[in-house]
Amino acid sequence: MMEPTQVVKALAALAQPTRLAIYRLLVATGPEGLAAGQIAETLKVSPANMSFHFKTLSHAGLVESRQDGRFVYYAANFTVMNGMVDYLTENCCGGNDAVCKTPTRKC
Amino acid sequence: MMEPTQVVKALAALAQPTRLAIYRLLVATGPEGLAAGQIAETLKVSPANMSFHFKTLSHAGLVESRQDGRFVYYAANFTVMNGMVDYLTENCCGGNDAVCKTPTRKC
DNA sequence: TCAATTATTAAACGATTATTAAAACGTCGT
DNA sequence: ACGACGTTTTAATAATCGTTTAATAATTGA
Repeated sequence: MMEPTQVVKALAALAQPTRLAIYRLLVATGPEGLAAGQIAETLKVSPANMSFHFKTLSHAGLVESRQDGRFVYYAANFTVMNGMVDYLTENCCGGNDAVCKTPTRKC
Repeated sequence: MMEPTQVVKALAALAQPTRLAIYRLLVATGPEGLAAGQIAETLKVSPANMSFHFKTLSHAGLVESRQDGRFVYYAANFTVMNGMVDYLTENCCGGNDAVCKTPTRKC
């Protein structure tokens, strides 16, 4: 189970329109990731602002980066995403599934 | 699918240690909820501070309240919780489940 | 109605955050 | 080594957030 402080950090990182958009784009993209500039162009964000938000997402463990030539590729960390969700729903309704009657989730 | 602004609001509401603890307590409790004072005592939070955080959680749609005599009972809204999770994981890995290889979730 | 209990509101302070513009850093092709 | 490109850092500003204290509302029982 994740540490509460890490969960708070991850939630705070996603609680911002630009970062949420970045993250969703990376989640939909998958492990191969996208170059910083591609994301900046897609979301119409300045490079400086982009770096600022990447740093927050990285520090929260939600994304990881790898350098490829002049490009820096960012990709979502799915382990942390799922850890965050599990933390939120832990012991939901005291463990009585029937109460929540919500569908199961893929990914 | 939830609106981005509502998702941001919900994430921001949970991105705070006290509110995250409140919310988890309510998620584990289930629909019957808990009285404000009970939660304040359990989490060692002042009543004023408690009200402040309840307001944030309510405004984000994450909890709902009902008055019973002098007590106000708060309960988690599971629909919003699941909507938030679905928003984050939408079209994960371009819809290719195998890539994320994460377990499905109950609740 | 009075006093006690439960919860909310309002004002004030310090701390954190998002954005912009400018400068700096690394990498590549020539 | 040089210039161009992609990205990051720094500094400065305005805006937002969490906590405390004190005052206010609403409900109950004597």
